[in-house]
Amino acid sequence: MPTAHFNTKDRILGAAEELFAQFGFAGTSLRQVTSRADVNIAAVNYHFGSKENLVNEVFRRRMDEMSERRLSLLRQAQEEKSGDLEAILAAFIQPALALTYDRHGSAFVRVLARAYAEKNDGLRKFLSDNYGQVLREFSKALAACLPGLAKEDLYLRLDFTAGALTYAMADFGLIKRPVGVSDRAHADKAAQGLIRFAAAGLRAA
Amino acid sequence: MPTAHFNTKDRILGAAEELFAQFGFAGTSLRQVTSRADVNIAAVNYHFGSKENLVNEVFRRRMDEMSERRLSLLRQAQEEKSGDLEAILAAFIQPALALTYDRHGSAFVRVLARAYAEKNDGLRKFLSDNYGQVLREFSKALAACLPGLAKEDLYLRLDFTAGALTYAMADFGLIKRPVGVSDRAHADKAAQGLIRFAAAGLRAA
DNA sequence: TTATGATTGAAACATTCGTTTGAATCAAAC
DNA sequence: GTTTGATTCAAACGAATGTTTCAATCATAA
Repeated sequence: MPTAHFNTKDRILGAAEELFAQFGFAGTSLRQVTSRADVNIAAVNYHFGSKENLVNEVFRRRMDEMSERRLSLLRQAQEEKSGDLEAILAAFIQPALALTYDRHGSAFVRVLARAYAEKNDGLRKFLSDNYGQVLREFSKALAACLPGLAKEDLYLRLDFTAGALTYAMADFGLIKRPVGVSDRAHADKAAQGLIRFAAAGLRAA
Repeated sequence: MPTAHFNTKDRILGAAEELFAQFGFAGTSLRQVTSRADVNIAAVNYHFGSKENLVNEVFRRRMDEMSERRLSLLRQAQEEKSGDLEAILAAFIQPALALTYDRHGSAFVRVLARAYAEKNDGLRKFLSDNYGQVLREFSKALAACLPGLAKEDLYLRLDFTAGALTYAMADFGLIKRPVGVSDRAHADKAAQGLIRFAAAGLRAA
């Protein structure tokens, strides 16, 4: 009985999150979701209206908090460590990293990675409309740190960074984590490594 | 009439490739495929046995050639420019880049990116079984170029590099390409940029 | 021309899909 | 205790899914 003792809406969101991470959006049926959530199938359309809207709400539940945390850390970094490239990267990466500390969050990170592969969906528009501003804020901050870098090169390298982050956070790599290392320790190490990797890449001549 | 004047098998593969890139594997129905290929629905199971096997064959058609080309360029780089990190990265990236030069190839690159998000499918096993050796060869070559880097750090950074490559090649980024720049010029510039970015990241202290 | 094996065709298979219906159940307000 | 609105339930909706069937058609060799 996963996600028990929550209300119906949250049980559906939790079950959908895990299944979307594993099977994708099209690959997950509402019957799978409601079965795992131990809820009647009609509850999905009662609480969310449609499957597409359920997908959106799965994102909203975590993205709102993550986006606020990112912007908060960014402002903090700009005040305390103005011009510190690593601090800006950490502000972007840490909130995503924190998600991987618990089971549901790590499922969501994989869901997020899947969203990037969904090219033509309303999902892209939903994410861009609601959370594009966060990316723009970080672009601006990073540009200020890298005055010698042409704007189009910066954008290109931000795409590389986003790809590395997405890929690493979602644990897509073929290389298995060493046994005996806890999830959290592995995630911390990965985040540290990513900051160093991306900072060096962004600074490259 | 896309992919005309080819035989039934290739028409199906071409149509499936484009649709998989756009809608994903689960999101594409065999009726969409056969309709675009202008072929009877029964032809899929006649020529490929099942939808899952069709997915595998879509990969095999391009991966075989790309893998051979990668290994060939790698050997060439090791002979002519021993120890040249950028040359090894180029050997890995160029064959993927070349695919993006034509419409079908660029669809396939997006299909490839989608495959990484498919965690639990037989597809992952198929790719790992058939093309994992290529990744191992490149890991070895890169390790020789970076003697100071701990093995687990190398693997982590290879994951970052793979993520950046996948993401950039599939054009997932939110940043739009400047107008007036041809696809090919954009892809070349992206590949050059990626080699510099990844090389700097791999060399980071 | 006839025979043979490979391929294609229209149609149907059982199953599953997202969604809807309308009655049953619940908690809270009166 | 009754009423009211929100929620849950079993059941069904039509449409779409992957797959199969078997006759029609094709190219080729005898």
